[in-house]
Amino acid sequence: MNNQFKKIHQVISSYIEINNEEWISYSSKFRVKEIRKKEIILSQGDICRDVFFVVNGLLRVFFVDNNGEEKTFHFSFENTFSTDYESFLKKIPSSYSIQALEDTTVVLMSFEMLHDGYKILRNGEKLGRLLAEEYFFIFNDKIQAIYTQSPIVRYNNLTRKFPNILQRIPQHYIASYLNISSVHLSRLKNSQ
Amino acid sequence: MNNQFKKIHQVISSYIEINNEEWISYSSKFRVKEIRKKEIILSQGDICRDVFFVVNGLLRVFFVDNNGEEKTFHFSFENTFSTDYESFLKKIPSSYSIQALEDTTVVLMSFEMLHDGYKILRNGEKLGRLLAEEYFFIFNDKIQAIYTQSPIVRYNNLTRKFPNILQRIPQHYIASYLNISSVHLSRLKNSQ
DNA sequence: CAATGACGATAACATTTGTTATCAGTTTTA
DNA sequence: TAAAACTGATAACAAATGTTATCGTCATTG
Repeated sequence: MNNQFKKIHQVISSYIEINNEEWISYSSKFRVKEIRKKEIILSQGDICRDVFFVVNGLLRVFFVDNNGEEKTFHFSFENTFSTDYESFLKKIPSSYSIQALEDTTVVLMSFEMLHDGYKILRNGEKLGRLLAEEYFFIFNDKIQAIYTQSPIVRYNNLTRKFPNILQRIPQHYIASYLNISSVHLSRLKNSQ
Repeated sequence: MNNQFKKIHQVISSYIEINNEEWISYSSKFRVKEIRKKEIILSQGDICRDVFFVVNGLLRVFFVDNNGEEKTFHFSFENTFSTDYESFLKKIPSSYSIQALEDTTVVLMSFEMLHDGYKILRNGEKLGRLLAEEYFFIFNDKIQAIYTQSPIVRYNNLTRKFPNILQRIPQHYIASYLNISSVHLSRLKNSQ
C-alpha cells in the first residue's frame, strides 16, 4: 500500500469495516499534495472543495474578523483531518483560511469522492456519520473549554497535550488561538 | 397522526425520505413528557439517555464551571432538538444540565431507538449523519460568533433573531449565555 | 394579602485584558 | 552575508469587564 495512505487507512478502519477491494477502489481517488511553509491551501471566501488529511507537517486554520485581525481557530497536526466542514458540505464560501506552518504533505479527499463513498462503501453513510460526529466532538470540547477555562489553563492544557507545540508554533498564533493578545499571553506565562 | 409528532415528522422528512410504514414503526417508540417550569430533565454528571424534541415551551442547557458558577450554553426553542449529544453518543457523564424555563412538552428519542433507526429506516444512517452535521453547524456558528463578535453584537443578533426572547428568558441567563456578567450586559444595553 | 425571592438598573471600585511602543535576539530572504 | 522580517519580553497606559452592594419593581408562594 502507498505509504502515505497507511495512516489514513488506519484511521478510516477505526471507524468502519472496510475490505481490501473497497479500500483499493476508494483510495485510488485520493490525491496527494505537497504544501510549502506559509502556503495557503484554502482561502476564506472560496468554497472548500476538499477534506485534507495531514500526513506530515502542520496546518493552521484561521479567519480574519471584522476588524481585519487574524484569529487562529485550530491547528491540524499529523494524522488528523482539516477542512472547513461547513463550507465543504454546504458548498458555501469558506469562513476560514488554511495555511501550512511547515512544509506539509496532505491527502485530498474531494466532496465527490466522499459522497461516492456513501454509496460505494457498504458502510459509507456510517463513515460520514462518524466523521461528522467526531468533528462535532472536537467543537463541543472547544466551546466547553472557552466557557469553563481561563486562558492560562487552556494554555497549560495545550502545552501538556502537545509538548512540542512551542517549538513548532509561534507563540502569537497560540495567543490568537486562545483569543487573547500576544502581550497578554506573554504576561500570563511569565507570572504564573 | 398524533399531533405532537407532526412537527418532528416534518423535520425528519426534511432530512431523509421516510415512508408511512417506516414512520409508524419509528414513531411508535417515541415517548412524550411534560416538564414543569424549573424542572431539570438532565443533570450534569448523569449519562444523557435521550434526545429531546421540544414540542412547545423552552429549555435551557447549562453547566456549572470550576468556580461553581452556572454558564448558560444554549436555549432550545420549539421544534428543535436538545441534548448533550456527546454524552448521548458516547454514554459518558453529561457535561450539561438541561432545565425547563417554561412548562414544556418534549418528545423523547432514546439511544436505542435512534440506533435501531440506523438499521430499520432505509436512510437511517443518512439521518444520523445529517443530524450530526446539523448539530455541528450550530456549534460551528457558535464558536465563530464567540471569536468574531463582541458581546453586544451577539446580544443584538440574538434579540433580532428571537424578538420575544426578552419576554421569555431572564436577562441574566442571556448574559451568562454571552459569557459576560449580568451587570456588564445591563451596562452595554443601556449605553449603546 | 403579606412575605419572600427574583430581577434588572446603577454606582464605586478592583481586576483583567488590550494597545502601543521599544528592544534584543533569531530567522528568513534577497 | 547583509538586510529585512519575525519573534517574544516588557513597560506604560487605556479600555473593557468583573465584583460587590444597594435599590425599586415585580412575581411567586404560603
